[in-house]
Amino acid sequence: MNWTDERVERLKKLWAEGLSASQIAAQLGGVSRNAVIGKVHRLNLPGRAKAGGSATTARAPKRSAAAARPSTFGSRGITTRTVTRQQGSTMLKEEVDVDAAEQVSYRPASNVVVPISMRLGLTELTERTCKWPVGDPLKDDFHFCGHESPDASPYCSYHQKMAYQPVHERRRAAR
DNA sequence: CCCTGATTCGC
DNA sequence: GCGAATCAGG
Repeated sequence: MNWTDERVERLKKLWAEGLSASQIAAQLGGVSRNAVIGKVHRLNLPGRAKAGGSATTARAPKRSAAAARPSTFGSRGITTRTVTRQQGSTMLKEEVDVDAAEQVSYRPASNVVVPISMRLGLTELTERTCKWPVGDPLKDDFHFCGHESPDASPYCSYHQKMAYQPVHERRRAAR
């Protein structure tokens, strides 16, 4: 992977926005954080204030809320989730808090008609049924949406609009 | 151990 | 010029 003009421009932009080198590397893909840092220096871009940039100080937002997927399991509400992402050759795990505002944003608006689920059990799912979980997995009524999902989508057209991008698509996009 | 940027130096 | 290895730090 070479530093095309386009990639250099993205690097400059992201660096100026304050993203960390590893985050920029993840976005550009095909380069390590070392490569990013090395390039930053060669470009004579301004370094981070206060050398050493503590994780606390320099850490940019972990990921956009829109790209993150809260767990919808349980009426009790799970407020953290673990997401993994690849950084260079290492897989990173992150524990991400799901704040109240974000959880609310995943609830359908009151004027939206929520399709009544087909209440399928795990063993009743097929490649063409929506795999959106409904209810508390620890309770007997836990089930899946079960409506037909178009193409290879894991979710029906309604749940596809539930505002998040499935993990495998994020991975593909990051590549 | 997680992470950060900075530097070195063989390629 | 590039970036892995390393360093120094939170």
